[in-house]
Amino acid sequence: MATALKDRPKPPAGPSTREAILARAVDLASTDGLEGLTIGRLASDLGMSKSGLFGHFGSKEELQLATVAVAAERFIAEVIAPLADRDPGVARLHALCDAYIGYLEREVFPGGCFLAAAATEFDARPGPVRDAIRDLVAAWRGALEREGRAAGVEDPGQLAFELHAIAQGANLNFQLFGERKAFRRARVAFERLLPKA
Amino acid sequence: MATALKDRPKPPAGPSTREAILARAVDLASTDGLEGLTIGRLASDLGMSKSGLFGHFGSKEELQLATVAVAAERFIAEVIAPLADRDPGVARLHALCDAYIGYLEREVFPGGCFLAAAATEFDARPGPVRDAIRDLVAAWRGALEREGRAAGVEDPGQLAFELHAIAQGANLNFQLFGERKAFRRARVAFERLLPKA
DNA sequence: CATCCGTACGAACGTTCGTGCGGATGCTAG
DNA sequence: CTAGCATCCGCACGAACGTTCGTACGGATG
Repeated sequence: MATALKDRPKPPAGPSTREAILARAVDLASTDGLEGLTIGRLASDLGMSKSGLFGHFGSKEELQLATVAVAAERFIAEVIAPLADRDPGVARLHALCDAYIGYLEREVFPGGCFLAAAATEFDARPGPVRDAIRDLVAAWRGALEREGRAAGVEDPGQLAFELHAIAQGANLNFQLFGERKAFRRARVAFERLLPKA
Repeated sequence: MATALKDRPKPPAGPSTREAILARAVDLASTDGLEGLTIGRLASDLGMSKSGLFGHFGSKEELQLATVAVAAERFIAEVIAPLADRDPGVARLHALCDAYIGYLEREVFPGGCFLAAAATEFDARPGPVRDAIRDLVAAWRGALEREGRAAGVEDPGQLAFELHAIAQGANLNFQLFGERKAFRRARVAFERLLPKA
């Protein structure tokens, strides 16, 4: 059983190549879009062949879906996970919003919030990729809504809508104009939207 | 002078073909993006040859710039022009915001607000197209800010930021989820942001 | 030792991309 | 009637696209 414990560092598949591909794919897609993400470009960036890279996914759509999944993981790790052990309520709602803006300020992705870019890119293009993105946005909005409800907000759906919109506006304004003032504006708006501590 | 008045429907160039091309280009780009907009697809949609279409612009970038300009004209015609003769102030600010949401509700572009899609697509891609889009967004935000100042708002820049963000959030939510409720939410948010009549 | 599997390669596939060239058509001016 | 001009087409190009081959190496398994 010693062997049974040590002989599986990874489930069935390759260890680091696929992860390296997707790490680069996420960055590329955040600036050029998920459709602008190209297999040849990705391969030459990583110094490997198109076919070798392609074999990991089987189709471009699968590559896009995997890229979306990795971006979601990164978002969760950056925004949600650090607060997972706190109790729901007003305090964590504030912390969540602060982490949300902080994640944008920190420029986790070189092209700004990946989810925002991908959502806008695919919002009028039906298919599995759009569905995956829609589910992620819905999950995040649902989390904000739940947190608002736990904090005793009267209309959590409305609150989640506004918080999400403001953050997205800050992201766009920062990407387009390079003004960090946008983050300050978002925090000002949040302050008026959130219940007092 | 009768001739002087009648012999110029258009300055130097062709009359309606170019306009027809751009009308279709705007619709296509609003769903597939300005980069996803392709000359071959555009030509076959209009029943003309790639080269014949191409001759009107000389490069894809020029086509994109012309498309952005036409989209801007349409936005102005739909939102700004109808209120141009009213006096600045609280009443027109309310009307402007109402027209803004109405323009989104009316689905003027099949893929949602063209400016929002184009801005997100190009916000991390330097070049003339990005610059043109940036200028347009800045102009619209400036108009909102000026109107807020005329209405006596204390921080017009903050107001313009929030109005713009909320409308963009409504656009995204409608495109992604198909919920018309997003427009209602935007109006609710506007009501709290705008000064009382 | 033979066998198999996962991983990666180079080459080529058919298609589409953006871009040019040369010629046909049709209107308008002289 | 002819010359000129703008518009549009057919055709072709080189490059890049996503995708599919056949192959080869290395490590595990029998």
